[in-house]
Amino acid sequence: MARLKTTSDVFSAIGEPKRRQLIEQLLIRELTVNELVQAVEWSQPTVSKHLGVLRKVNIVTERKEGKFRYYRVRPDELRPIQTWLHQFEALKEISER
Amino acid sequence: MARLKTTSDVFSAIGEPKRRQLIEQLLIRELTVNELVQAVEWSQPTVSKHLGVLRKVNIVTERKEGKFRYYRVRPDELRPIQTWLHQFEALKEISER
DNA sequence: TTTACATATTCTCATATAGGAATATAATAT
DNA sequence: ATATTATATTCCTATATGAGAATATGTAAA
Repeated sequence: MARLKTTSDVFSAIGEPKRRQLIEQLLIRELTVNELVQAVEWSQPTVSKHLGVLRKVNIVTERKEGKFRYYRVRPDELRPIQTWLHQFEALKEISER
Repeated sequence: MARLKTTSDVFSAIGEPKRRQLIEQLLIRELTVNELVQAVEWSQPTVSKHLGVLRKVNIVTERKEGKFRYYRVRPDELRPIQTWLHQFEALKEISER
């Protein structure tokens, strides 16, 4: 067998640093693809492809306006990660066993 | 270019579901490799290799005792993820723009 | 010492990217 | 209608796995 798809879930989607960077760019407000390209300085296809992955796992959504596409973060979609991490909170107390 | 190493940081390390599963198994108490193998029902090398990745990013530590190696989770090492996610908390309020 | 057990490592292979280049698609402007 | 702009998609390639099989290493037991 081989690797699993990075598009399969939110965890693997944010495993890629570039995708985290895109998400960070979208923290303040929605941005078009070109605005993202200018911000991060990667090629347009690279940005579009990473956005595609984020779209598939619903971390970002797209809003079409004329020839532009505005991307926006959906912070709630990151909740599964929060939830998963929460399991470890109780553990930290006894972490020094 | 190609992919980046899953061993490079905590984010990508937990992007792999099997590694999350191993971490979950170690939530309650430290376990030996064989105990983990029995719990998850994968091959021993598969378990050892995933543990190796988790070890490299310090999510787990190893304690040798005779011929056994006890693995334990270090929940604090997951903090970078918590910190990163925390950026989004403030956003959720205005999420319904 | 020989055997058995616990674990890690090496080798090989199939597969999933990530990125670049080129192209397709869609909408707008001229 | 044509050119231009914005974005997505396709094709290609190099690379990094993840898993299995076999083997190495280390330790304890007989």
